[in-house]
Amino acid sequence: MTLSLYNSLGRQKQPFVPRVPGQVGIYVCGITAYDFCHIGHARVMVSFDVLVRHLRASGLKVTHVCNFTDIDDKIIRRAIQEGISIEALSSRFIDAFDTDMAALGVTPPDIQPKATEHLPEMRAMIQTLIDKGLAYESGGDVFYAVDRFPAYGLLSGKHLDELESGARVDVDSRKRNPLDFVLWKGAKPDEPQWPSPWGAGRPGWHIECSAMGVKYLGESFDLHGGGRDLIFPHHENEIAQTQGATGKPWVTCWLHNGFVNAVDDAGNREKMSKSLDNFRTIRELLTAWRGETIRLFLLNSHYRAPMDFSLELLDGARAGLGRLYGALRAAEGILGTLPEAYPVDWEHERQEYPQGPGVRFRDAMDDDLNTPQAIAVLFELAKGINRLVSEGDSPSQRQELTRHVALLRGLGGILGLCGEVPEVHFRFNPEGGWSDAEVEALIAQRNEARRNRDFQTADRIREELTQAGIVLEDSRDHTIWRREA
RNA sequence: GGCCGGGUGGCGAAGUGGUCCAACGCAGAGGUCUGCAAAACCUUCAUUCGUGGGUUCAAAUCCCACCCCGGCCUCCA
Repeated sequence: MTLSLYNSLGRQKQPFVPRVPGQVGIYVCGITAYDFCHIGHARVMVSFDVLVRHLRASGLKVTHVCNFTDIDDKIIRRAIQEGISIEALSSRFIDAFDTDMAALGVTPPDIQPKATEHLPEMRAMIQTLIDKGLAYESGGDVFYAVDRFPAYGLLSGKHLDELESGARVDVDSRKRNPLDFVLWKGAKPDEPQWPSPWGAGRPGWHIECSAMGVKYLGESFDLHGGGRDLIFPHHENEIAQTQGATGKPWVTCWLHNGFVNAVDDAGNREKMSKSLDNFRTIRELLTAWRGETIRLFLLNSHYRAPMDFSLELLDGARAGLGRLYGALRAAEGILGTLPEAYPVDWEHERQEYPQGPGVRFRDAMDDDLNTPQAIAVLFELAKGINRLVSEGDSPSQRQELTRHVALLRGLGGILGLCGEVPEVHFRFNPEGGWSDAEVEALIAQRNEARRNRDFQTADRIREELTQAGIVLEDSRDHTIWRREA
């Protein structure tokens, strides 16, 4: 089986064939840097991170580009509110983004271009569009003439005439067609501005992705992703701009992930978004849950399906992740150390274990990134590990165990899961409760009491620890523990 | 109004014509193990897949109609 992906352009799954054999270019629309990121942003970044990991694991050389919008109305407004420069504001949130993504285990994109660093490329593309008669100057702004681009509406399935009749678009007398969108905005006093042939101003939002996509990935490339809400008008406009300028088909396959809904106490749900003020920032959640837990939660739904968010659901993900790490920890107890996460040898897996976990995982991922099914394979491996652990430690069992663990870590790595030291997972300390040392001191006391067969004291200490969210597991010769709060 | 995604067990979530297909996880129940626990293992937990019709030897899976949730059509991941 080879990878097939659902292409928003055409609305169907289709086999993915790289334009250049062995190589893939992917552009993902990043964030506008004016606030902290929420789960919805996390979902985009984690989803496409997994796609990139899977492409690489499949042997492809991937160039992953993800931009930052660091100039726009919201940034300007927020910077004025806070009395700081737009650079100061955007760089603060770009740093925050990078920190949050690292916590979620997102591999940094190869290139993270910023809009303000690509003014020449944007101006050049706008000029080309003007020269070709696809854009026009009007009242200090430059607009794209949508009715000059026949394919306009193809991606989003919209028809120009219908759009116009139901238009909620601002009436702007400078536009020839209400749907024309701005490529260059004439300068307003006290706003950041750059010189241009059409007067000082700043770029419109859509042009940056066209210009930077072309610059880093070429006039035609394979994959372009983002949230569903970007299909119209953002991606529609990107296509109009880029193909209008180059005259070539731009992106082969458009990928869009579903929304994260916020659910309120009454059970009502709505799309999580900044304007609705119903979002949870990633960093807020990271105080109580490990990034990997959030990651498992996100990946346990298919990337295109809508999903609900609630804190209770994160607890479920934590328990599930605990099961995976529980198996790894048990294996560590037998093997001494955990085997390295080796890159999975698919050919070997398919030959030796045609129905095995490796093959089933790969097939699930190849089917439009069916991560829930892939995760199910991880859990099957965990069960296998637990069984082997309970069966003893003969050389052949150890060998089998080693293989299982290596596979769990290797496959997990494609999802960005199971790569941590088990103790780090189990000892994650959410709100600065008791320190590890305090916990271990109490455990030592308790074990002393147990040696004296003073079970009353031992149980009292355990009860204390339980109250503090610490769960103990006694084995033959030592006690291990974890935080469960 | 146009277009799009979704409605599967107590919860989350795969599956999109027939093969242990109703996976997997969480929660629950019983058992084994344990000083007691915990973890793990074993067993159990939807004759049923929004509703009503239809097609078929066979449907959660295809067709029609309808209901509900969410979204896009303006900035939005």
